[in-house]
Amino acid sequence: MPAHRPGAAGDPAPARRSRRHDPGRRDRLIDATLRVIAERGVAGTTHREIARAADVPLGSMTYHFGSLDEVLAEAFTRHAEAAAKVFDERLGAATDRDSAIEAVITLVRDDLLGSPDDLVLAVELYVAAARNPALRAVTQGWMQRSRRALERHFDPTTAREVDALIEGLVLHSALSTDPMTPDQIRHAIERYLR
Amino acid sequence: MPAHRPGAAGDPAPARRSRRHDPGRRDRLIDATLRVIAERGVAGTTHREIARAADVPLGSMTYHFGSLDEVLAEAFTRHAEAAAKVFDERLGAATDRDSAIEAVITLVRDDLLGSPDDLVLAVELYVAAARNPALRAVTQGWMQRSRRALERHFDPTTAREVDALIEGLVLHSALSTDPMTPDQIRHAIERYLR
Amino acid sequence: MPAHRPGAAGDPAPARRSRRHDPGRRDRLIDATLRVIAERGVAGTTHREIARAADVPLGSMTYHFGSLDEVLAEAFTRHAEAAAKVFDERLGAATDRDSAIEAVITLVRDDLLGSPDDLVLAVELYVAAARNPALRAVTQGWMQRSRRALERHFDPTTAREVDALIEGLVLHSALSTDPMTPDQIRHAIERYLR
Amino acid sequence: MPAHRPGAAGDPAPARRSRRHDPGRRDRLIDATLRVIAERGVAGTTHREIARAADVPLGSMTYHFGSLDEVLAEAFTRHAEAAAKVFDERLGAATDRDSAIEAVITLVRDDLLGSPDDLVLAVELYVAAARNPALRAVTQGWMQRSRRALERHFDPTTAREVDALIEGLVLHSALSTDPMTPDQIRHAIERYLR
DNA sequence: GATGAATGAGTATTCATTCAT
DNA sequence: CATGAATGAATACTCATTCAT
Repeated sequence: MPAHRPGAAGDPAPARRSRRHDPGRRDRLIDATLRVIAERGVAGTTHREIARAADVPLGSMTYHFGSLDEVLAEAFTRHAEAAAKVFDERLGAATDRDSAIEAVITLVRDDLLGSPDDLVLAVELYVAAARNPALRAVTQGWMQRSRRALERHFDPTTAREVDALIEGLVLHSALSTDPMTPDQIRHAIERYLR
Repeated sequence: MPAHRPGAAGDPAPARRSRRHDPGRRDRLIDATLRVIAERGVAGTTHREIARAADVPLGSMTYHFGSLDEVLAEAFTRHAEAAAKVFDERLGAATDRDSAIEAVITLVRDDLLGSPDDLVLAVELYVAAARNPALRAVTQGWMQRSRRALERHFDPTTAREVDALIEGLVLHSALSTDPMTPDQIRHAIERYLR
Repeated sequence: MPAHRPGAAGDPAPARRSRRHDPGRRDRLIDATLRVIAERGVAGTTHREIARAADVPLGSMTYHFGSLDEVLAEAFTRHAEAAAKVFDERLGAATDRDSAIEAVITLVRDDLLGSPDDLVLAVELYVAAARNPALRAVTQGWMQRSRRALERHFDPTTAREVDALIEGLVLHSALSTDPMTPDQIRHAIERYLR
Repeated sequence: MPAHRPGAAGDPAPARRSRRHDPGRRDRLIDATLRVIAERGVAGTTHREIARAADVPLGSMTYHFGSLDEVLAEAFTRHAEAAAKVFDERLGAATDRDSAIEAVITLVRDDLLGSPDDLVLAVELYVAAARNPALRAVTQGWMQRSRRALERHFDPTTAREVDALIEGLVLHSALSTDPMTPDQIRHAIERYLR
């Protein structure tokens, strides 16, 4: 295409350099992927949709990623990492059992139920993982990491059980038209941990 | 076409006759749908796949169902009904709090975790419901019904909480490579209910 | 189906006789066909659509007609006949050249442009005829009959020319967002015939 | 790709190379669409048929056009433009009323009735426009443009009326087994314009 | 006689991926 | 290095027609 004409000669630093070098693009594509999954589900996450969300040409997708599965795996990994980090930080900041319990409550009420997108992402990851071994590794890493974080304050059995409880509370609240109130969440967790 | 009436005499039941008349086909299609969902997920559940599973021509699908969503809704409704029935029966047979607790344990360990397909179906329904209002009604009916069953033996708050716990235990076990042992399941539930 | 049980014995004149004998049905189907063509075009006229419009079971269509083309041909024939009859009557009632001119004006303004459905039917018939010889016979019969009617008052050349003019006026008015006013119609016809 | 300019040297122009690169394909698809409409009508104009006519894979259609309606609209627009151009040119070349009348006669006899395909295209467009607003815009533009061209030589009322007459003459001739002779066409138009 | 069920061919459209430029 | 174009397989859905009851 003529519009490309790379400078006949002595063409000094063209002002509008298009996007020949765009180092953050791969990154932006992964973020866009998470947005698309949240909005349309894994089943509705296509090369086209991601490219549109990130405002890059379609061809860019397969240039940066070998396959759609690869994109999904990277996106979910990034998401899980971010979620686990919050988990770690909340519990890391707790100094005793009581403040750890408060941390768990905050975690469920604010971090998990507070951002509907994260919630959707979690459930989407669960199903996708059921059929995609690469994603299963992601969920397992995530589970393990949250369990480790809980074990800083609770014995392993309690940690595991409360982890499951958290999962159930989140899922129920996510799908119910009549989700639990913050007080009900607190009650459920305290009953288990106090 | 000679002899459409098989069985005149020593005629060993032809395996696959022309199926022009096939009562119960609609029913079989719904069952086939559940099998396909369990095997390939909602995303992999297509008209073609269901028709193949039921050994029926493709055109038959859209004759019996107005849309794929309709098929999914009917299939999940049937599944939820069956699951809720087991729930009701287990808890209906319990006579006191102690036997109710045993019923819950059996429910989780045997009925839910015992049949991996049912487990997958549950999770698939969760995600599908996140984007399909018709399915949301199914999940909600199911949730409500199990809560009612639990309320025959426990107060409403406990019923709701334990229902969430069950959900979490099932989900965690479903997705973990290192699922909880039966004893761990019993421990988690007893801790909550005793 | 058990509901059919045709009377065990001496079952005297069942009150709700369903529709076993329905002599007008074929007729109603043809009328329904014309309604469907007007509403959805020949391309959108299917067995199903006609059956729905006439509120009869789908199977009834192929019971009464050998093919969809047959239905279309009968429907268009009936329509053309009715239209030609109006044409004949209007011009038959005219006693001299002047009243014949008035008849033509009324024909275009009231009969043709007055009922949008008839107009659509005419154009639909034109295109359908372009590819269906059976329908071509219908259009030709119609054309001839209107020409004969015009020839009762005008010489053959004029009859033919004014027939074409009528066609053009109708078509233009039908497709324009800015259709001719009644006065413009009158003007165009009088210019030609006076 | 070697030698797109045939005739470099005894290179017998390979009949059908891989068409991975094929500029102008979109254009050829539009032309093919017009051919298909002329041959099989709008109702018979499918993605497949167009792709076959243009010798292009099916997937190519929906790559280049968002929907079949879009293809139809583009095709009819192109056709209307070409037809209007001829109209403009014929009338533009006329210097007085007499030569303008001759131009109209030539237009109908040669340009419109002379190419049966164009005639079919016109009628097809009419019906399609009845149900497709995008196409209605095309017909209206076309109508307006021809009226403007006529108004260069005739007063607005006459222009409008003769435009309708032309339409009717064309339509009648198109559908009749006994179409008007060139002399009859001339007679009809002269009667109106002289 | 009348009809619900059945079916195969066809429809528009989507999409992961490949490839020439 | 980056991308627009290309493509074949798949998807949901429609429908004329056939047929067993």
